Amino acid sequence: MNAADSSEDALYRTRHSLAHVLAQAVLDMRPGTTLGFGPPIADGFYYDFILSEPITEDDFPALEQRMRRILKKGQRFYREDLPVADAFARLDEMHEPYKREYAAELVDKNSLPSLSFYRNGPFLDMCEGPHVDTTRDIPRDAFKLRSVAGAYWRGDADNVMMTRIYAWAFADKASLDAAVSAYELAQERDHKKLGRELDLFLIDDDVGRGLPLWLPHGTVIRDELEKLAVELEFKAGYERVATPHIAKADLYDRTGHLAHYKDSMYPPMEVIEESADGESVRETYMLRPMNCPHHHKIYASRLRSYRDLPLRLAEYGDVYRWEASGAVSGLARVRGMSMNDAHIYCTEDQVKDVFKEVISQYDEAYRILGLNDYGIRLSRWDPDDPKGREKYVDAPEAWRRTEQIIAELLAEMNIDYEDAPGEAAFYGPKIDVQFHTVTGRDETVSTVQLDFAVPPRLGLTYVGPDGAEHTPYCVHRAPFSTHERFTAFLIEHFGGAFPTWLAPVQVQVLTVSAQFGAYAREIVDRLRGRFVRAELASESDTVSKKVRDGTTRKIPNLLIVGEREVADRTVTLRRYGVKQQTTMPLDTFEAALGKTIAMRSLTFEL
RNA sequence: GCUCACAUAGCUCAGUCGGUAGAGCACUUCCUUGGUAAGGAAGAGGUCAUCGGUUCGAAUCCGAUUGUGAGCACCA
Repeated sequence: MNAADSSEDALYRTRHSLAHVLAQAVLDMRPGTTLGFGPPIADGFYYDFILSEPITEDDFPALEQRMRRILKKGQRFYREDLPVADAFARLDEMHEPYKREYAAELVDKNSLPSLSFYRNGPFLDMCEGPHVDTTRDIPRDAFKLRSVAGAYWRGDADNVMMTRIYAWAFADKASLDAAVSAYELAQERDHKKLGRELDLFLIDDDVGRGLPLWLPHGTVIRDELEKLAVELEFKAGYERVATPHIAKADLYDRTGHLAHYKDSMYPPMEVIEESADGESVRETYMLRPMNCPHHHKIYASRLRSYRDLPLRLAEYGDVYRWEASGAVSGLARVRGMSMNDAHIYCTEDQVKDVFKEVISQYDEAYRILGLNDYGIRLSRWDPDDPKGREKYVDAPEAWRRTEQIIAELLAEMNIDYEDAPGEAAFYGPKIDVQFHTVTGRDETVSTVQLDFAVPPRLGLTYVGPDGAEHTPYCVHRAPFSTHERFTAFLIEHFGGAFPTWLAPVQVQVLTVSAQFGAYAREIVDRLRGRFVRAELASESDTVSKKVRDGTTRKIPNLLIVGEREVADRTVTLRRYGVKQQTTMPLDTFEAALGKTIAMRSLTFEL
């Protein structure tokens, strides 16, 4: 074990032991409380309780004080291994039904002969360890209770909801302070906050929860992303289609959406239509939760040959999903969204190449945006999931086969991935790209999915070289996710300071005094004539005020013009976040700006 | 959906013990034409989320509803 490992290990022990100290303090403060789990996590630890009396964040100072007192006491951690029967008896005696339930399962699954307990002071917990030697080994100023939240026992919504207390914990005070201030800084980049400050989007109760209204500045970002996506797709041979936002319920019955996805769909719309013979016919329409059925119908509209494959149909399609009320949040999780969708129909032999082609397009998109903090997840079905038949198409052999194809191609591409059973789409396995957001969450952004289930249900076929009909696979992909989630992610990634090509206002021209307005307006007109989003700052403010406003609005390029600039036909460029300014001929600036935008550069290309 | 918290002007927030609301920014008008992060003055702007209860009297106390936030579950 090297030094880094052992310090990691020490921190793990500290966090784990602090969890026990928290539990001891909570039991002391709220006698009769029942314990759940209390593990260390990335930046600290948590412990789950069923509290005899509620605890709120107002109780944190008192709780922390109790914890510090325990640390000061120097309680020694003792490990004790009990034969299974004794362990069960002890847990019964402790009135810890949840620990008892878990113990039984542990023993059952791993056929354990004994279970370990740790005791420190009056506190006893079934636990694998390891722990510190004594609570005096834990620094008293390097932890901080963070929040109280609900969490289901064993992460299952069918179970009881416990109260979870989260805490930060580090090796020393400096690390704790650094983590807390990093967290507070990240909160400043929250897309909901920046979205309001930068006038990007709006959510209005009269329209509905999770149904954002894109303001002019937000729409610029949306349009620029879409333009980029359309260009990348054009180069890769995608053909664009456009399809309606609703379809008859029967279509979703046939695709399997009603069987597996109904809870995520808005309820049906009933209408009365008149048939050809004058009869009234009830018809049911539904808002679409996915674009694929519509695209499948386009595929099915004519006889396809293997020579046509892969066939790539693309659409930035609007879809609607009835997301759980508690899940809806800003632009990151919405109920109406515009998806960077495409469906690639191909033969089984082509699947790997199609995936590889798609993944290389993802790389290209991420390179342009400067994104590199992400992990790859292979999302599979979970054969052990008792709810498997509700969640997934029941076709074990097809799952096995398609999951293997994806695992193989990931190996061939030397891509490390996290294996995630139970995260598949209902119609097939997928590769999810999990981005780490600056606000500390992991979020699925892009996805590539292999659909073996729906094409046969809708009778999609192609004629193979053998003259017989075969069923194609369908690869669903969405590198830019949805406009909503992707924009939320980018707002936080760039902290609202977008690169010039994406910025809602690319250039703002500020005059030193109104008498230079004619030159400033000439610059704005010239730039706008070249489709640059340029605007003139208010003429009645002071230069300082204009600089401040432009900076607060995170405009990437401020151009200052005064007497000198007018005389020399130059501009003084003040880049966002850059103190040093550059004065250059207007023509030079214009050419450099054109290049910066055309290349979608993250910096300014002089 | 679940647990907890929160809801005052467009935004950020004060509002003490229950006595019918205040600031800064933004907005409008006027003055100021100023070389790098807030020039000055005046004005307008509120059914204190909604509904109900307690009270002589509710932004304030209680309940319900709606919405928002954190987390869980679910997910692009």
